[in-house]
Amino acid sequence: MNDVPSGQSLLFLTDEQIRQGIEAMFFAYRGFTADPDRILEDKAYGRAHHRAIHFINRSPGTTVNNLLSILGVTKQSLNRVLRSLIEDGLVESRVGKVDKRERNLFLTEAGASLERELSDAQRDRMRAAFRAAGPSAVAGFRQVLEAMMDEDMRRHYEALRDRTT
Amino acid sequence: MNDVPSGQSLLFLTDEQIRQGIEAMFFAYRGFTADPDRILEDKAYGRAHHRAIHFINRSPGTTVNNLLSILGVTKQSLNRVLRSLIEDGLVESRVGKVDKRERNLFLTEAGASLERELSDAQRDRMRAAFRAAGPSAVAGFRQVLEAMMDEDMRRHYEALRDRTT
DNA sequence: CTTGGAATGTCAACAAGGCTGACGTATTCT
DNA sequence: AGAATACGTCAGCCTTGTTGACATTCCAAG
Repeated sequence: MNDVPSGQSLLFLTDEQIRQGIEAMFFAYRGFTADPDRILEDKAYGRAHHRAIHFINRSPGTTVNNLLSILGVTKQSLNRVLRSLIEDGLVESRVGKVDKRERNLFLTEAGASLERELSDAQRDRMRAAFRAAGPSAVAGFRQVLEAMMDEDMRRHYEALRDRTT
Repeated sequence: MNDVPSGQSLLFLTDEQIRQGIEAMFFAYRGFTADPDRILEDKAYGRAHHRAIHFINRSPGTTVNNLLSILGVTKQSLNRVLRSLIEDGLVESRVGKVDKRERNLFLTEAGASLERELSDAQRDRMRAAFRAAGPSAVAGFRQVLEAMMDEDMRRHYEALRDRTT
């Protein structure tokens, strides 16, 4: 493939560099989830609930099927989570208008309130990291992450990103 | 520190930008673990085994306690994983030389072989992402991730990084 | 030399959150 | 009319995390 490691060049593709990237990813992800996890500890919810709440908030009215493909879990798994959120009055499930087989999911006021609490905590950390690293580092951060995604995930990511909500 | 949102400025600290960072992290982490997960599916192991194998390989002779604090799980949880790896002959546990209460952990040949298989897969993806994004993006990627870690995790990360192994 | 505490291992029980398989119901499409 | 789709649900399984209790081994301080 690439043969001549010319100039100052490909030092960043060393196995050692790559491994550091892998470990950075591992350790950082722990920090990434730590704050919401702490909040959810008390309440009877977990990370799976957080994810559902996040994406319902992001795409109000989304269908179960869409959520399934974003989260990449089985419907049984999602259903368990969704059921408890609906029972507890954090999520509302409305029968679809055009297609009555579908269910459109929305956060209630209580759901939106929890969502804010969770994402505030997570955003604070992300914001601090962004601020510490600076704009060009942030751009690089995003570039690498995007390149790391599976095709399907990148599609979902871009669809959410490019929205004119 | 820097206060005045001067010029082209703090656009990268918008809530919208932060949220995109959060989602990028979420989707990318899925890709990050996807390849090793696929490999482990067949064999009777999971992500927890991968993590143990990775860090034992990285620090041959490490103690159980050290591994515990890197992985951030309980000893019971780690022990279950370790036990199966030892039984299957992938990991060797030697009684400590200086302190015989400690156990020093090593990969056997079979363990090292699985480690290589797993990390090759994970590295391939990371390398592709790095290559696609370029050296300065990679630097930014690492900066942001480091800033996102908890203190303890950063210490572990740096200890592994700064080694003259 | 004794003893307290540290490091480790192990048993039991439990929960979250994945999974598969099977089935039912309503709705829509062909 | 019949096939396909969207969703929900029951049952059972696995991995990986948790707590609590307890035994063993060993170092080090008194």
